[in-house]
Amino acid sequence: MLEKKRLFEHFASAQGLRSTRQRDIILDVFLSTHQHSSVEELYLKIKQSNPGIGHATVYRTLKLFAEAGIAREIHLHDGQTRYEQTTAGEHHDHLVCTSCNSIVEFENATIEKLQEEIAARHGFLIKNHKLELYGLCISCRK
Amino acid sequence: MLEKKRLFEHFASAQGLRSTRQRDIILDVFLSTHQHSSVEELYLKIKQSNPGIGHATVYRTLKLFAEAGIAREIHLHDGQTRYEQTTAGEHHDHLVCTSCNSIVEFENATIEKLQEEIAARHGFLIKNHKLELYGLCISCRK
DNA sequence: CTTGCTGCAAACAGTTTGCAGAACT
DNA sequence: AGTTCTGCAAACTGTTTGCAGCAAG
Repeated sequence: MLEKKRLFEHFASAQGLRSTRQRDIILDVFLSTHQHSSVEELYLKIKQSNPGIGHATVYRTLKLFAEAGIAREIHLHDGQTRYEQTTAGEHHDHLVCTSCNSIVEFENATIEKLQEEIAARHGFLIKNHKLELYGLCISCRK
Repeated sequence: MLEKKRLFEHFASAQGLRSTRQRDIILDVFLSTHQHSSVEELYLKIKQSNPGIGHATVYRTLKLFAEAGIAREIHLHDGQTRYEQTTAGEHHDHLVCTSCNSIVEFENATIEKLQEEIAARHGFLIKNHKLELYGLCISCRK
């Protein structure tokens, strides 16, 4: 958490970016928020402490966070961009409930390894991946 | 291919849908087109044989195909909806080249099984899944 | 004081919708 | 004839961009 702030500060100064009130606030809210927030959710939360803020600033700043490596964009099937905190460099994937929209994360090393094998078989170099399982979570199955 | 047409006809009559020139054309083009076409690509192709066609009709009709079970929507990271033909009921996943946008399909039964295991562990019922590996294809790696 | 950042509004891209007229059945 | 479908244009959603003024260095 604190280390994320330092990471961003480092990135910012390396890029000659300025430190502004808005960026601080957006960073605080982003770090304190549950995972997978949509831009709109973050925007509304940020607005509470900083009423005059514009959508554009939030969009621009989240994009910066992604460049700085402290946030990762995720795209689910609902046409909204979400951001999650990067957790120390490894992938995790998502179980997405299509009924209540809850999201559970998981990791599976075997799947990762299989992906690499498949890629290798095709001469493909993986930069990134996305695995999402859509369905009903335990409480929505009834 | 022919059986897809029958499938759609069956669906259409069951739903009380009408058979129209546009739907026939869109179906023909869709079935004859390489996989993973974006709506715009399909629209442009359809326009050749049917100049006056509107975007809306293409969008509406592709959605119908998806409901009828002969097409499947896919969403890559570029903000466009694509459609692919459903191939006899099973999943396949995608290797997406971020440089030339080529798409290679693959299937892996072991990954599928692992997904089920993970879901079971969370009491989750999978309806659908999405696995995409982004990176550089063999020719773009140089 | 210089340059980057913000907020606003307008622009955009992809998709959806309302509606009058056309076309199936 | 009755109703669904089409094409058009306008509406919509999520996101980006241009720009004048503000603020950090």
